[in-house]
Amino acid sequence: MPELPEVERGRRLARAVARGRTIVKVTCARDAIVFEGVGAARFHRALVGRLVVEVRRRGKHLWLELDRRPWPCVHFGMTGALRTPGDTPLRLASSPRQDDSGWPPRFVKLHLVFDDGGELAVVNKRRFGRIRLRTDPAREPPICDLGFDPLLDLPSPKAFAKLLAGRTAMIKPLLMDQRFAAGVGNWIADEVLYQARIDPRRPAGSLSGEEAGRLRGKLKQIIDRAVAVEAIKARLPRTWLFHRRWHRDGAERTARGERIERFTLAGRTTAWVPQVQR
DNA sequence: CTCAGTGTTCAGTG
DNA sequence: TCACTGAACACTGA
Repeated sequence: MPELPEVERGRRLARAVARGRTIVKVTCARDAIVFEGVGAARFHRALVGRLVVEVRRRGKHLWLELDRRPWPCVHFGMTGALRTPGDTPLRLASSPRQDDSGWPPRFVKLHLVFDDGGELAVVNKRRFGRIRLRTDPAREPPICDLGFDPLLDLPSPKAFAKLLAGRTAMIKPLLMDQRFAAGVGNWIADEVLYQARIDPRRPAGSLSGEEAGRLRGKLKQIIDRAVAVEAIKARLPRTWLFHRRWHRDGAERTARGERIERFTLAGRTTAWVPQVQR
């Protein structure tokens, strides 16, 4: 569930299921990579019998606030998700089809059962995700190293312009740098730059005040919208670049008929529209 | 068989 | 320090 909107969706799901409930059963997959070598015993000790006070998110990180520390923190990598019985799993644009609606789901890394019978599962098809224990997540790495979160603490237009000033980094890699903006990934960065009409290779510090304002505005608008539709891609406006960026076959054009081009920037495929992005 | 992918991190280079 | 590139990580599906 990688980018901010999907993780926020997961937070709301987890909040609905777990807040005010006590964890009665914990099952950890045998996976030293995802758990960074921390054994199941430690997770049991930390979680069983605990009350879930709140579910928090910052950027792409999610954690449960319990009545006793430490707290479990989850990062979903490229293919992780949060599931509960009877939910509708998010369909990834890059991996269509395949029936993932069963319970228990496949690739479960952490499974929690609550005192009211509710269940929550962290699933991950691959192993780029991480599940950790932290005493004070917001004040410890990796969460304390994150930049602003566009949903929680988006800077004012003035402060945003100041963040860009003097920086020589290209604007797209900067947007995706979690120390700058927490939660922005590849498709959101491309979408924001397309809608703000800015060339992804522009040095961040070269943006005019007006361009910086436009960029900030689109960042907010696009993330707000994606969160509002629960990160369900089919509910995002049809004019968005997102829907067309992976149409590899034939003419790649936006809903407005503009030609979409692709190149690699900072190791990631970048879709953009030269005709409108300057 | 090969390649790229909603992501992050580390080594090497300038 | 900043910032870029490429590779590594792991594994599936086109």
